[in-house]
Amino acid sequence: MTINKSDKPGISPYLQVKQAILQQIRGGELKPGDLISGEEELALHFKCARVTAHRALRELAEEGVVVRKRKSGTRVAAPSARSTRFSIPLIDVEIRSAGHEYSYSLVKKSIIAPPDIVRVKLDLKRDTEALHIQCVHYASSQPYQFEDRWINLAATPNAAEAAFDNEGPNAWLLREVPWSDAEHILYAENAPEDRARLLDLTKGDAVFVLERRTWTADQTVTFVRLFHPGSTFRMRASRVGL
Amino acid sequence: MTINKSDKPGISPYLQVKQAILQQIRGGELKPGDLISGEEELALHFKCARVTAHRALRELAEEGVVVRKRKSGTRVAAPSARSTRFSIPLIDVEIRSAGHEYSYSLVKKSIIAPPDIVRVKLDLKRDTEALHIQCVHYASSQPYQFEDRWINLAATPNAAEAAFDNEGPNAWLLREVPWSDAEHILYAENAPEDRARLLDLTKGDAVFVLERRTWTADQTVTFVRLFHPGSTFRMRASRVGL
DNA sequence: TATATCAATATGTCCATACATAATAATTGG
DNA sequence: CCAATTATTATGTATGGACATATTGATATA
Repeated sequence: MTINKSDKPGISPYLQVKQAILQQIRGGELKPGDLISGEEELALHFKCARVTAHRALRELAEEGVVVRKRKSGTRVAAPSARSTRFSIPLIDVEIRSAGHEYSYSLVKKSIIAPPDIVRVKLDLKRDTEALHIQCVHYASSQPYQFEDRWINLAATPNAAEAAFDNEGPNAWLLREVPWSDAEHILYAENAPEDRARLLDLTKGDAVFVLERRTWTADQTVTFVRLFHPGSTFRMRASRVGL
Repeated sequence: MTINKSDKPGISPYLQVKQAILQQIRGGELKPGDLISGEEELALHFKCARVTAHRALRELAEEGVVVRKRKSGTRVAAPSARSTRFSIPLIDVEIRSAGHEYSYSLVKKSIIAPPDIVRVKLDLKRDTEALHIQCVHYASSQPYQFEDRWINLAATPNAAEAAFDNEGPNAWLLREVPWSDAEHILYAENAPEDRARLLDLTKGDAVFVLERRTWTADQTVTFVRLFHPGSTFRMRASRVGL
């Protein structure tokens, strides 16, 4: 015996529930703070199992559209809780996919004790040395990104022997330090003299900075600042519910 | 009859599976591109149902840690696919939660035909008028954000009557246009004369710009550019697996 | 009255089983 | 030998039933 499960064939029941709720929210029938029907009730209404309604609500909660609380129920989220995903691609992939030719140039490589600001970020003891790398990434001969990176040698000892002649440290790290968590900070600054020269800019020109700290389970692996010419660089994200 | 389900009591089986796989990836036992055991096999190994293993893998896929494909199986994702969630709070909430006093000042409000660049973003026909609003948000009397916003009057006709004297247009829109999807673009620029003055900066100072286009199901509702002094503004996100 | 206890309830998770779907591998026909 | 068809396989989803857990609200106790 085959059961005809949906009026709209091909669309998963849990997606139907999700869409219906989203539509009610978008349409203004459900406003922030409003209580949504419980799972049981939704299941009854949409003629599906409770787990199915549960999944719809759970995903909406993950996306920040609703807020759930035991015993209290599910409510439409306050819009302040909205968030957006920005994908941060590999620099060479990014440049090539934009139709440009990628090239790379090492500026500096040394093993020294980092300044305090960096030392704290890497969670190192005083006078501990770290690998310092500076390099520039080009898109069709135009400077696209200046990379200023510090690597914790305690976390990746073999980094000291890597040449970084033809390969950026990011690509190298991704190969050698397979996976890690990260913290990102974005801001804008006026380029100082030296940085301006490396990016083919004039001193004072706006620069978009992406700061990233990366660590594995226990150790901080690397701290990097990525500088982009403000006149051309754009960071995009589009979030479209469902 | 009670079934003892887990060795580590209190930790959900699906989380155990997820953690175990994440640990293998973090530890380097599983490298990008590597094939992960199928759901069936995982279920057997962890003594759980297939759905449970499925959920663990599905969530890892949503987070961009693994890539799944029917028939082929599940593989560790190439790190280039990583992405980060940035939360974009309401301006007044953001300022107050930082311990500052929030205040707001309307600079300009008019109904005119927007310049072509804006017109295209709002998806308007030639010579169609829109509501143009400029205002400044302050944190303890210091300019924190200059807001330059265009509102599509076809989408929200009653916006024309709103005063925006004591309330920012963002708060108003969130109340009146309950929920919407958005596209975000981030970049850095050098402040032109007028913008610098409004933000209490000097001409040429670096400014961090957040551009947002918002729409409901069918119509573009609003296009806004939010300008922040580069010297103080920071946008943060930390992604920590699990 | 203040506090501790307990019942009610909505969400959170799990399981076994079943069927659906996409993509690859094997097979067959020209 | 190539193209069209079919089988196989791993993921994707649904269901009903069950137990777990957090939180609220009512009840009983000091």
